[in-house]
Amino acid sequence: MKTLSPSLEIKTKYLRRLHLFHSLSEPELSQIADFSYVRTADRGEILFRQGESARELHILVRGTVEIFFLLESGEKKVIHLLSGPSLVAEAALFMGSPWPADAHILSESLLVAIPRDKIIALTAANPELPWRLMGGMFSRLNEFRNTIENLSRKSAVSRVAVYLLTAAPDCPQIILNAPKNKIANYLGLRAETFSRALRVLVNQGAIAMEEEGIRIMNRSLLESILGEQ
Amino acid sequence: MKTLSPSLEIKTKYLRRLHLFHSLSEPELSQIADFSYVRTADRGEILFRQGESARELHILVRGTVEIFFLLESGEKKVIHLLSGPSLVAEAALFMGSPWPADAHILSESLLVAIPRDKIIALTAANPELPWRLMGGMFSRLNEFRNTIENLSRKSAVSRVAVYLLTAAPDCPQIILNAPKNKIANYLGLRAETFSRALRVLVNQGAIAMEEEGIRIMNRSLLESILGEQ
DNA sequence: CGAATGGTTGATAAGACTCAACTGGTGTGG
DNA sequence: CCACACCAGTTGAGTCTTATCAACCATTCG
Repeated sequence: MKTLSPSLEIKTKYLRRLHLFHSLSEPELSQIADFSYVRTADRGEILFRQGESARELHILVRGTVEIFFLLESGEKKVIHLLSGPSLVAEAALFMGSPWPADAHILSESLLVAIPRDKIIALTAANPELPWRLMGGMFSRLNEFRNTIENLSRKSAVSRVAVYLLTAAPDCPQIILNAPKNKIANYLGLRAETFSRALRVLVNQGAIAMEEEGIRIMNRSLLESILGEQ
Repeated sequence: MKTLSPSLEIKTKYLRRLHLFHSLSEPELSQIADFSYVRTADRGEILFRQGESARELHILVRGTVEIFFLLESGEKKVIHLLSGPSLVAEAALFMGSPWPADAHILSESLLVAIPRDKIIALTAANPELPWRLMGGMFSRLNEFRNTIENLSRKSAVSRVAVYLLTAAPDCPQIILNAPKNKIANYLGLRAETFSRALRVLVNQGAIAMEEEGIRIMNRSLLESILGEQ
């Protein structure tokens, strides 16, 4: 982790990218920016650990972060794969509970950190802010809902189909935001099974593998696979 | 669904059971109670359907409700088994989004419904209220987190062990709050597999089946099973 | 009584996991 | 510069858990 010291304008620009701060006035935003610090982190670095007390809100401006916890068996279970711009585990932070999981950097990232009390202070003057926070939590809730739906879906192929469709809601080109083994874990699959599932989809003509990523060749075919199982 | 007309005191008493309303003053609470109505519902009745717009907050005072959605395959997936007193799908209600899943009554229940706008109006005067709501959402988030952890756990036996341990954090006696096939579904298992997993635990001496429910005979043994897989 | 529901048990089959081998790319240190 | 280890990804073969299908029992309810 390397701390940078960008200008206030730069910091404000970073913050403005987040939906959460849209309701803040310009002075409020730069006030927050003033309290915040900017860091870069490389692959493999640890953002936080489960159980540590959450003192600052981490904002992922650019890069990728994985959120995971350790199962009793000792295995890792990835529950989020975040790409910037995104808040990181904001629910736990705002509720004042310790981090519920571990966060590791997956690829070179730019992060902004804001002390918890500074943010909390803001909510007093901004009644909409808690509602925005709830909105964020609600999307997490929906993500989890989808994850559960996905884990309940028996077939590996259809899990992958769901993932691909949601990863690229409109454009046919998918650049995976994490290594395949992480995505496999997120989907509750082994890397081998994930690889084989992709192959099945290629053979069926639903997708094509390209150097840069994956291309959806036949969206409706992919959608029909969901219904199968 | 049969609508009752209890006294204002009775209604207020029901509401007071919920954590959410703890910060409200007596007049506020009875004001809310005045707007609310009380109903009873029998097994099999529908509380709401996925996609319907959420106009009132349902409070389950007594009884059992299942929350589920339909997978693409047409199968049901149970995501919550609620016992009163409990809020039902409050996150969706407060966010103003349509019901994200279906809710059916599992056993004879007593319900209170409060129009959405009346609750929202309250939050203006009670700045803590949104935070309490967030608290509720946060617990759901944690429930989902646990569900995902559970679904990721491979062994059926350990899934059941987790369920039993969390269902009875202290006392050894467990009265299942839903039919076994619903619990099996909630755990991502077939009813047959659930039954067999219980049998394994009985044979190992971890639990015992009784007429009224299940008794934990050897808690530490049960806990050790979690670690196995 | 007959039907429906919830639960248990047995036999079989399918799907994913496991283990192992192999590839290509990347980074490191002698 | 090369040998080496390491990591991500792929493929193959065998195993194992769970789903599936079927039969059966108990209870409840009309």
